Amino acid sequence: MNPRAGQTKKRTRIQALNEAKILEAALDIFATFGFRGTTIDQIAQKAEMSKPNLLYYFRRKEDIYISVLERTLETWLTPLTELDPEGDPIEEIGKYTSLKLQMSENDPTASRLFANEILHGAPMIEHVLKGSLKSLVDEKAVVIKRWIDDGKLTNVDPYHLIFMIWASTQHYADFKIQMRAILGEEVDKPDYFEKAGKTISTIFFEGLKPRA
Amino acid sequence: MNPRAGQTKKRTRIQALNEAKILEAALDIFATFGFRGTTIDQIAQKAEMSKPNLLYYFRRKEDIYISVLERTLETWLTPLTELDPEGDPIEEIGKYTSLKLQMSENDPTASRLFANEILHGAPMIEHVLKGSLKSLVDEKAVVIKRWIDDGKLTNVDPYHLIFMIWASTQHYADFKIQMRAILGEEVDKPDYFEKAGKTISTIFFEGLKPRA
DNA sequence: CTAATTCCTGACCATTTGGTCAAATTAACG
DNA sequence: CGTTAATTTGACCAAATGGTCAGGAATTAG
Repeated sequence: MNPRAGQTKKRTRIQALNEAKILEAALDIFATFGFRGTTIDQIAQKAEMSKPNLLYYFRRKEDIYISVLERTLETWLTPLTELDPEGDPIEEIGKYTSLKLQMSENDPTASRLFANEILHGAPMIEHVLKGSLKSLVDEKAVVIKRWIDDGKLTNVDPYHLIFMIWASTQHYADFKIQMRAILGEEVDKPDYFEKAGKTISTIFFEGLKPRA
Repeated sequence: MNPRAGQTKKRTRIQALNEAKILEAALDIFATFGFRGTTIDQIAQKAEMSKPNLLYYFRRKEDIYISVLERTLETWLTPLTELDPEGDPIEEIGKYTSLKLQMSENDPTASRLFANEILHGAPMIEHVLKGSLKSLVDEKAVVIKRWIDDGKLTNVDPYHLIFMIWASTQHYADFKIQMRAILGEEVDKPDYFEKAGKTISTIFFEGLKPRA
């Protein structure tokens, strides 16, 4: 019987193995070439199996893509979940920002995958964006608003603040090629992201106007 | 004779007209679907001409793409050029940031076109990034460094500051779909970008830590 | 007006690519 | 071991797509 990822019937050893291999390979390829730019053959080759065999596990190219997206999305949203309303605002936002930057460093493919999907109109994950992502952001915006009302943060729009954190950190994954063109090999050295983190947090917390 | 864009021979009236029509249509399509995701037919249809006729003006799909990229690149880099070393640092950076944000509002396709190209490894414009873009950024980094040494700005890495400005502003073009999923129609109202600008400049200049 | 040149099109081609299928091979299980 | 079910593959197909070309239509030059 032709298996389908996510079906009810229990999966065999080989199914689990090959599905994992496929998804891992697909993440890389999709992140680099986008949905249309990716061919099934490319994924199959990277996953070390024949195209028909790959299609035995995922009937359509779109099925692989959606699986990869959903799988990555969860990891990607986790950090925001952990923004603690009871914690110190500056510390919480600092942790969140630094965690997002770390993710851009360690798993840039995930970031690029989303960037691609969203650039192209998010045809496959619009419902997730309007669903769980919106809920999560709405919830955290309230938390930030309270911090502001308590005088613990400068008065800024919580949503735009969140967007700006996303922008500043994900930029280091999505636009790394541009940065490398400007700064050269430096961007691949270990202290590059450290310097990025320092700059980002200085600006976010201190601002550019020198404090007396 | 088969015309080639950018040739030495003077171009006829019809050539100028049709090349413009093609490039305008192509910008839109390429920005939405990326290079591989775009078909010549799509561009031809949007430019209201037949595919063979389009190929009469641009021999290959790649030629159109490169033309569009080069054409847009110039506009895109201009604002940074105008960062005045003699001006007031806060004011200059404020003007630059606000100009970039305006461009994201008025011409998001241009931003998306680059984002796409860079995400996919910038195969067509790597030399521009390493050439004129790098020179320009290097030059302006020196200016910013001087401002910092003069105590007029908080001490941050000039390059990362520039990256952060790009990130924060271009995000409003590249990720608008995500923003719309979260905030709804609001993102299309005129005061949305105004609020974005206020948030961005408050964070850049004041920082999140409340000033006494 | 006439000839040369430019512009445009329908028909066509080769390649790529997503996807199918029957049959062969391998693993699982009693 | 032998039977059943799962896995794998080569061969194949149809559609999409980048690109060509011979010749007809329109434009321009003289």
